[in-house]
Amino acid sequence: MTENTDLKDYWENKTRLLPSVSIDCVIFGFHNNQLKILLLKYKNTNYYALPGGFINLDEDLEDAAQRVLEDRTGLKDIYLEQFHVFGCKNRRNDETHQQIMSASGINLKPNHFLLNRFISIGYYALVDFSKVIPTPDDLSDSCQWYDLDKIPHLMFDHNQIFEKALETLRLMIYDKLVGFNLLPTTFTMNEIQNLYETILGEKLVRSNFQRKILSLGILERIEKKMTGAANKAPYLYRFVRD
Amino acid sequence: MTENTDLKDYWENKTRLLPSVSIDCVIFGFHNNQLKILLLKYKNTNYYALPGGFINLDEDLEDAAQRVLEDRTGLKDIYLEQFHVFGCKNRRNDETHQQIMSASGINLKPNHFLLNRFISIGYYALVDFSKVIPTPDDLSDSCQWYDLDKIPHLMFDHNQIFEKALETLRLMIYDKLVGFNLLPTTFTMNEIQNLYETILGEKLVRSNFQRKILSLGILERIEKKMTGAANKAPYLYRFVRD
DNA sequence: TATTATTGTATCTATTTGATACAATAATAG
DNA sequence: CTATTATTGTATCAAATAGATACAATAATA
Repeated sequence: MTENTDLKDYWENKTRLLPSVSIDCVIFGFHNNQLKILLLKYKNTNYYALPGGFINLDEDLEDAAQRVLEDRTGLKDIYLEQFHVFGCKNRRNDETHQQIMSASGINLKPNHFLLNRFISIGYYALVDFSKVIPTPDDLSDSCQWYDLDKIPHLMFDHNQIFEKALETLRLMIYDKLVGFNLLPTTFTMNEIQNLYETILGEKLVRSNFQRKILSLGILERIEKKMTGAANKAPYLYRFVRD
Repeated sequence: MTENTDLKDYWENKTRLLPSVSIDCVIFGFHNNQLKILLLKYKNTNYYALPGGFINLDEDLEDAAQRVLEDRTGLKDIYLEQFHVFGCKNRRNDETHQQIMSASGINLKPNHFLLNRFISIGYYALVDFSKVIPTPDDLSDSCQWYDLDKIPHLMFDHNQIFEKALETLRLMIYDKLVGFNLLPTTFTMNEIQNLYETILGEKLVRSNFQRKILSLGILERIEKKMTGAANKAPYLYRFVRD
């Protein structure tokens, strides 16, 4: 396997990276009435992980997070929020890293920076599923969407990171209206409700939910969405914010 | 000025510390109906700062935060919460560090780890003011309480860190009932209200506030607090949580 | 025209919140 | 002993919000 120049330079020229700190991203998308997250699978291994990366020495933390997200999704200006720092001293182990690197034909010297201790800054991102172009990194053979109820065992503390992100998203869902970042430009009331039910993990009463959302004054009614179904057509709405 | 052995070892033996990461703590206390925070003043300088510190290589992040807090307050098992990571690349500058260290008789070599870039993990802590023993660190000549409306200009981004902590505390005040960590074991209804008003920065309607707090079912009425004043004595309450 | 299923809105009850007032002290002056 | 003052605990009414349920209005087809 040919190791490309950028990767070799990246892994070995550690002076370009901020030591000890990594970023792990929980990227949420919404499709077919299911909340999903993007996961990587490392080449020639059964290791799954959240997308993530490091911070360049000359880069703001937030810019680094945006860059990491753009690399995996192809999108710019993604809605993202920090939600927690994960800093247990034993949250990673060398053996797993060696396996992952070996599976990609890379042998880590015992004092390689990647084997040092890292704390991870957790970000959750909300993207329009239809615009994402999932893009594996150089160590992974896939970058794919997973329904929340079909998430494989993730390496290290990534399952905990994911759960903390979901918990935070649930708390924010009404206060910050972040869920709208997961919808396309226009959507129906049924789609909004399905989104909220998926995030919150509970059934909502249709008429009360609709009254509540409409009372916020954040939706503009556009036109009816005629689908050919033998029943009343729903309105399409657009998110507007003053 | 004599430099004690621990400090010399600490600053020069950087392999014991996790590089690039620091902790900054906003320590809230409540006294005389005023919310206050603990601030350090560096020796022989006019530099004020939030208490903080580093993480030992063999220490969990949370343990490091507790240790830092204990060193400044003398208290264990302090209520603390992460609230944000501050990671702008230019959030600190070498000149200020040189001045602070010089003022303490320490000359930093140009490649000293302290001059490297750091991201800071912000914690807010809520302490019982009456139990705190403010303790300066080795570089500071004072560690004192400051009313929120009398905070001096802090170095680097510490004013922003403080403001973000207060914002987060305000958001959490009803959902997590964290304010009670700031009160002594027993308190009056007037004291609770003053605490909430100080945190929220707004006047509350006495009877409605009392009804709301009592309806939570988290307070146990103890006995009356007779103060000798020519009016009705208030009850003392204790915080109980199931 | 009747049917079916979906969507938008209405209605009633219950709960919570905001505004305001009243009742009950506690110590002291007269 | 009564009146006064100031504070605290609770009551009350109106308004707003939330929960439960139902009704009206479609849209396409048999």
